[in-house]
Amino acid sequence: MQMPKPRITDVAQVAGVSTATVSRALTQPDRLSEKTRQRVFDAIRATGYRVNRAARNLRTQRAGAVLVLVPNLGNPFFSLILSSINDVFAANGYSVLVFDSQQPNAADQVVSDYLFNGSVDGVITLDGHMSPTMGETLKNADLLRNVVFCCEWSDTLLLPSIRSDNPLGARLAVDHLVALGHRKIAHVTGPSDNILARVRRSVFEERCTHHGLGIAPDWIIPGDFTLSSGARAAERLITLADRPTAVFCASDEIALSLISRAQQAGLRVPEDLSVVGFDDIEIAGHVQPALTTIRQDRALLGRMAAEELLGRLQSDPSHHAVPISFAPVELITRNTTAPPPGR
Amino acid sequence: MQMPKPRITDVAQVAGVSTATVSRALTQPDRLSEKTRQRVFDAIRATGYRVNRAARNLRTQRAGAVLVLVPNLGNPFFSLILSSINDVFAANGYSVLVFDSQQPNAADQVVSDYLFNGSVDGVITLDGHMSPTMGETLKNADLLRNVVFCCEWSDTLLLPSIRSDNPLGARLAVDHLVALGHRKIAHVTGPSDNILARVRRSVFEERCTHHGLGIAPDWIIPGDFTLSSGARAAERLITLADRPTAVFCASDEIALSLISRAQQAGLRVPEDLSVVGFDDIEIAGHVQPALTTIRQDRALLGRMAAEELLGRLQSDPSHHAVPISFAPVELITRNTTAPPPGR
DNA sequence: CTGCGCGATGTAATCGATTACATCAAGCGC
DNA sequence: GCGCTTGATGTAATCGATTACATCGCGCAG
Repeated sequence: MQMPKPRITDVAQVAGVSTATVSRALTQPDRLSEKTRQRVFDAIRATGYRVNRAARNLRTQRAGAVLVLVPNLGNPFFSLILSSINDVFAANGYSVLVFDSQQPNAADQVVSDYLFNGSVDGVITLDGHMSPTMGETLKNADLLRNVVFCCEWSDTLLLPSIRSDNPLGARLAVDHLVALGHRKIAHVTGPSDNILARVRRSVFEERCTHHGLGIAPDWIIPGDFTLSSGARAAERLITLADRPTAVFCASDEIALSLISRAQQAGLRVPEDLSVVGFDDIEIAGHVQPALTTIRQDRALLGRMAAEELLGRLQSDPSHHAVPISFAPVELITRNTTAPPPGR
Repeated sequence: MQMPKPRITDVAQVAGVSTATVSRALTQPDRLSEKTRQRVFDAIRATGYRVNRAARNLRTQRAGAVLVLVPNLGNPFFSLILSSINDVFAANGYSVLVFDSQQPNAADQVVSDYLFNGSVDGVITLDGHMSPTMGETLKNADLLRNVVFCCEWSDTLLLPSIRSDNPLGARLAVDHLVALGHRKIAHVTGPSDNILARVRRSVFEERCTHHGLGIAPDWIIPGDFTLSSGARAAERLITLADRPTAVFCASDEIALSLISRAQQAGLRVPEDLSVVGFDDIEIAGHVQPALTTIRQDRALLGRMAAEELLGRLQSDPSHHAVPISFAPVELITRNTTAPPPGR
């Protein structure tokens, strides 16, 4: 019933040329005479030929694919980044593989698997967890030059990294609350082993100190970026004897569910409690009250990372610079922040 | 500086066996004697060997990869599905490619590209748009048997399909509102060319008729599943002279932003307006008031689709059944629905 | 007219695995 | 002891493209 797939020799036969010519028509069309080029393309159309990727990849020692490592595919923060990474690579003839790096050590394992066996030419990892020993292994095989961090990064492993200006973001958030008159500010953190969480927290503390604010230990509430951790944080916040009048959340998801839970408990936002998020996910502007937050340009982050990797894949291997690029962040003032009660 | 990647011959040399034996150690270990198998594995460890995927794929005529076509990667509804698809395939040694099928016709093009050139063994498409002519083309190459629809599907192209019980979902939503006493119910639709949108809308109309409710033309408000379309729908709803007391939204994103916009305009939810969504995305339970909605089991949908495709990839080609599986849906009653005002 | 250079095209080696088939040794029944 | 089966392993063809090198023909300078 079904025809066998046409191969390059079939096309060559139909066009009356050699396989070398067909191959050249595909990869370097200007090296052929107008006439034969036409004949080859006609033959390709006639036969319905598609180049076999595995064969091409084997011969050229390239995969034409990249891997994107996502800490949590279910998190809407990442989806838009993924989408713009996808756009850039699709436009350049690359396929995009994704992998969810939920389980610990998966990141390491997956990256090295895919790179070593040649499934992909490069990796963009949105997950900053990569062990130095893995980095060493990759470097020894000269595979490290095709790994780019996006959003997150590793302190111990020096690699190109595209990231938002997190310190600025945290500073904008805290300063905004201080400017409104808040003196008692809480912070709900991300996971303690997460680099973004650490940076945001340390800048939070630094700015509070800078403004002469005390930080009760209770006011640093551990979270993990997720909705449910935001709800839990709200429950702790509510019960505090000396309750903060504002809270800076390490992610929008934390902020949104914290608000919801706080409202359930009878607190009014922003009258009783001001809340600032981080990320500006799409829903943030579509709830009541609309969330004041720090915008990260996710599309830009994805695009920059993709272009950085693309450049490395195409440039000559001696290119050894390790750039760190910062994407701008911006305070988006909406309706979850106001002066503290009694002012 | 860097060693060349070890090949199978290197392993063979170290182990003192032939390449055939090494290959067998990897793919059918029980065909080797205990002793040689050990020797081979030792050699593999010693050399740091990884099989070259391109070579294996070329020889075996398989890709060890599948493609997932996502209508909109930025939409959180899809991310969890993607995640569970990823889990199933990762556990079975397959890679997962994703492609965002935003632009029209991309679906067709991408699916046929990837299948024809052997980049992937199969496709799960979350996008129901596939032209019958493309289906024909694929069928002629016997590639159609490795395509599975998930969530969405095509009316004109008979393919295995994993989907939620959408008619039931829509029925539960409408009946719930009717049971609360609503007689004037609006519906915000998805895109008119979307199969889910069409089903949900038609069941909505059917149930309204069944309950003897009139539907003013104004009460069917076009949307496209997105947040911004929900806000637009709210604006239209607000201005209606004969305003419905309840609205059934084709997606949670529509519902959430509709609520937000309606609240901004001074309407209270659920006192003045009841709202039911569809999907039960994670945030739905983490806003105030929490969204009443129809839950789709996204993880299950993804898993079922992945397992269906996996089965087809592994089963013998004579397997020609075209199953349609329905995942259960469930009404999640939260706080955006109540009896109509004045009751 | 000769020879050289150059552009267009063909020939055949090559990428790195898998696997059909060949070979070999050991075990077994008679 | 012989022939046959069976299990373990080796030899070499093969998958389908790319590309280094060879070849060919043509135009042009000398």
